Amino acid sequence: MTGRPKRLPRAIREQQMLDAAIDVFAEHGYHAASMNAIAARAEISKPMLYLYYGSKDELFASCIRRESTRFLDALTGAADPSLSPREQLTHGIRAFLGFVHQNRQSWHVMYRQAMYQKSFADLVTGSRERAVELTALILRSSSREPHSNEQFRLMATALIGAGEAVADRVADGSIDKEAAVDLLVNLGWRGLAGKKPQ
Amino acid sequence: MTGRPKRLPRAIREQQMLDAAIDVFAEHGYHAASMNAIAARAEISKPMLYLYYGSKDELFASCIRRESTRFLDALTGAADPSLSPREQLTHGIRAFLGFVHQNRQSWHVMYRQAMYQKSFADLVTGSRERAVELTALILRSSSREPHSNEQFRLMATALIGAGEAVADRVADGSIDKEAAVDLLVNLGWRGLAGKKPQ
Amino acid sequence: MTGRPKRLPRAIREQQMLDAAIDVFAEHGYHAASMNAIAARAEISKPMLYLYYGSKDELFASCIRRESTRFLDALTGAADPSLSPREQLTHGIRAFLGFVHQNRQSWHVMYRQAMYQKSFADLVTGSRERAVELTALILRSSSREPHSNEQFRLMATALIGAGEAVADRVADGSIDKEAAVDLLVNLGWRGLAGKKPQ
Amino acid sequence: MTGRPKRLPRAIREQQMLDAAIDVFAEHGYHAASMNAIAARAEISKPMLYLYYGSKDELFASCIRRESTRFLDALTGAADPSLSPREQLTHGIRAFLGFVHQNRQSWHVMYRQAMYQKSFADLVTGSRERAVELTALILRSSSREPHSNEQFRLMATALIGAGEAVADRVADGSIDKEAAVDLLVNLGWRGLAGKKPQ
DNA sequence: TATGAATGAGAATTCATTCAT
DNA sequence: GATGAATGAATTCTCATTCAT
Repeated sequence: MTGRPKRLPRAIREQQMLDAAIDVFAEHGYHAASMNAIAARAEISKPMLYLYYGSKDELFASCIRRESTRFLDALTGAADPSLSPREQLTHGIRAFLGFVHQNRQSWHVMYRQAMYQKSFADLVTGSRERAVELTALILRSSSREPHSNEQFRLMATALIGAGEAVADRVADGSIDKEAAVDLLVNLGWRGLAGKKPQ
Repeated sequence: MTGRPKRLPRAIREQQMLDAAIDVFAEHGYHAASMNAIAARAEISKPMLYLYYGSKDELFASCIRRESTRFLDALTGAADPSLSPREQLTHGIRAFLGFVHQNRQSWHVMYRQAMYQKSFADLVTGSRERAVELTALILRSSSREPHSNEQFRLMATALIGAGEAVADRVADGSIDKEAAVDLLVNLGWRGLAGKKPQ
Repeated sequence: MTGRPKRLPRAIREQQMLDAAIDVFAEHGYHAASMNAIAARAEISKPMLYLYYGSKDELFASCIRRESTRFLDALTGAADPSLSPREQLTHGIRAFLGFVHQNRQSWHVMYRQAMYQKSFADLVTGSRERAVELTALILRSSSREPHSNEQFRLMATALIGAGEAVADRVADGSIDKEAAVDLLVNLGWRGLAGKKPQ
Repeated sequence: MTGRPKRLPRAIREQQMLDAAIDVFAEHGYHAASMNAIAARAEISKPMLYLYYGSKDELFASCIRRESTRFLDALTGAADPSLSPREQLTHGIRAFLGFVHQNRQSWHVMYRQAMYQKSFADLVTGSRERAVELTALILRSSSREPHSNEQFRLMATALIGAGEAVADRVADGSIDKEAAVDLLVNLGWRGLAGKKPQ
């Protein structure tokens, strides 16, 4: 049907498999996604999956790793130290939502699936932690008022949470990306910058 | 082990089962939680689970329903129309985080598990939708500046997202409840009330 | 719902249960019929079924016994030694098909279900054996030609088989009862009476 | 027990499985036959059954299909247009009873089990319907007397029923095959050909 | 390199059957 | 006499995983 088995170089096979895996994981969720289905979608045999990734867990972890990297690359590419802080924020948020918009499945697999799947939470938490740190940093550097580090981290956590919720809506197409960028920038800038303790 | 099977009236057994189910679902997630494990935790036999709930799906749905009700009751109990809007907000948020703090598992099962489990999302989405609506309403009623309804809903979505993220941290004990209340009140009050478009 | 449990005398309860059981067995077949369903249809509790009949097997056997008796009574009632052999045959066949026609479920449970259900075949085989014997007897008494007993029994077997097949059609309503009586009488009378060996 | 799992090509395994399945279905009946038992008899693991046949239903249907084909082949092989009608009838009946005699289990599974098992009746009814049609045709073509088509079909139904009943006895060894052939030929030829309406 | 063939282990679900009241 | 409550034991079916080629 599909023709002779093609001898593909390792790197390409790997991508092909991860593509298929992400597809299927995003569609059915980690548990309901069967190795059978993934192999079929990748148009290879199951033993190949095991040869390359060893186990379902490892395969899922690899998906997360690849997508996290792609994600971070997208964000990093948007950073430009020569801009004003506010513009940096804007660019960062636009890059974030842009990625989510164009990679709905990544977002689903990487974040939402992984985050609430005990054994994989750590893999995501890392990236997220960094995002929170970074946000806290920006907040502090542009805040007119003095807060403890702990307070800035808390604000950052809330902001990131807002961002994730909005990203969900961008991913499912129920809200417009640019409107979302706008909102989040304002939320980050005006809302938090001025917070002062009671 | 536990002694002979005790004849309990239906109502009590039902609660016992739901307690056990929530425990196990929270611990392992919907898929990885086996009916076996739940029956064992409830110290009853599997057929009882099926006699009372019919299927794993129905059991999970019943968990969500019971906890959602408890949750809404907690929020409703905190409402007091005689207070100032800001105090109402404060009370509401404190009730919300208070519930999450004292019912970590509920939060996990109700929200995080259910929300990203295709077949159950609807059950949660309802409550959440209402929360967003309500928040949007409050925002509009106390906003000094004019925005479209759509914009208020968007802000509300972000705010609720922030609240959920913070709730996660409250649930896992990594941040202090009162500090979180403070932050969210400010975020809701100061941050969004003053938002204006570019 | 159904009102208080009525204390019914044993005999009536038994009929009520058998009626329900035959209904359910006829509808779903022996295996697929659950004691639950039977109890529900009889509007009594499962323990009652067990109190009266001890086991599903016994219950099924009881169904067969009751219906076999009713069946034989119907046939016996049709016998009239003062008639000519041919008229006796006609009456017997008419009684048989009449019973099947008015008791489709009995026919199904008694014959078709039981006959091919290993453990119950014996219960049916008895009645059938007698029918074959009787038929063989009639054949011999009215045959113009000499055959061995074995041959008469064989003919009777075939005849009874034809009768059963026709009865199936009468039961499912796909053929008319009187036409079927006609056919079988002729088959018995003309067809077999004249058979002679090569 | 049997030694290591042998890698057999698909086609062979398929036959092996069907053989085992027919055995077990014939022995216990459709419902009481467990996939476990079938797998054990075939000396393979349960998942193989499901890999090849998908479900118990499908497996049973496959049994019926294979045996029906073998059965029809046997009958078809016996047809010879150059013979006289009566000889054709004789050959056909002999082929039929020959098959039943040598394939008791087939007969059991194909006909008696399937026919009274709601979901599978259709699979058998087809073949049977054709047999009835064919018989009706032969009856008409050789009848000296005029009847309606409906009457011929009715006669054919009875005849086929007789044949099936006799086949049951041939299958269980309680009567002799050649005697049975004789009887049925006569029944078909003499008995029915001459029937006339009242 | 690549895979068709195979399975151990465990999932959800259902049933006939029995106590304790 | 009658039943609500309870279960042990199967049953069908699926899945991640591994050989043998």
